[in-house]
Amino acid sequence: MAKERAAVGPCTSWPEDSAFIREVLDRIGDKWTVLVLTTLGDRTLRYSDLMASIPGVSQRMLTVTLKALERDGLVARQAYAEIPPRVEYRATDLGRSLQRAVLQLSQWAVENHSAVAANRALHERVGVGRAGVKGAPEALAE
Amino acid sequence: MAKERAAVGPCTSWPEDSAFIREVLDRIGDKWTVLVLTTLGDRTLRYSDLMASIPGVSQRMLTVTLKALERDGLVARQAYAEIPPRVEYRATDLGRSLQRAVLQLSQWAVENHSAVAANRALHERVGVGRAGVKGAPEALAE
DNA sequence: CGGTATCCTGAAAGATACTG
DNA sequence: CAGTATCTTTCAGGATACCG
Repeated sequence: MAKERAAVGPCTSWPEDSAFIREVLDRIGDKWTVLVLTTLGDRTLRYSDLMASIPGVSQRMLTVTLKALERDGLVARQAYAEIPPRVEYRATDLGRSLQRAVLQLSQWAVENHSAVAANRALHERVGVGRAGVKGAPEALAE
Repeated sequence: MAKERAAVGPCTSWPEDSAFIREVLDRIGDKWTVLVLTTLGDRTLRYSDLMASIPGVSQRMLTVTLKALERDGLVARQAYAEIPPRVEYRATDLGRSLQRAVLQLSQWAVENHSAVAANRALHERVGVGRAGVKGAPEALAE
């Protein structure tokens, strides 16, 4: 009765979810979000701590990243009216749950980067010119 | 003996790993990689299947994405010298392991998008003007 | 059918300077 | 100390046209 498989379609997730996934990927895909989040860990750090702990980040990008994280409820900002000012950041429960999800990816990266590098090297050696059309299937490196 | 904690530093991963993590994030952070990978699933699909199954993707971006995935050994490409030509793609074992890691993130997205949306709405209502410095800590929404 | 080759634009992010 | 305000560069990705 039901059509076998109308238009192939994604298999692990539904179309209506992909928007949510895109949102998350847009956030963690940027250059600093994951670094800020993992640097934060379960600690409470000040702005200047984050600056010092994240090599290469500019004031602008750290601020932009923190604001985005705060907006999404992933980090909490606590400002104290002192002189000189003090502002502390920490991951919220939501933020820590994202940390854990990202950790899976980090572990994948650490475990598999050498395999990826090997495949890259392989593709450079065989080159685009060699990459091949054959009459019979050739077993590709896997 | 050991210094207590020299410069705060990341807590969940080591600096030397962050480069690998960035590589992965750069790949899956782009617009189409995850979509291609999850669409592929454990099936074997042709180029035109992927085009049809991924709404909005252009030939150029599909090709670019597939080439990058192939280069990294995440998908295998199989071309048949027929007329008209036929090219099939499938995720490698490495690619499927990445699918599983990404799945964690997808689940996080599905489970928590409403919480994120709520926090966003909250921050819009209180506005930048209200977001506040106080003498005593105010409990931020968490 | 399964791609390449160009051109072009908007958004991300680096550099730099200034401020409550 | 903890930001904001601009300016500039870079480049991912879309549009379009063509090819084996």
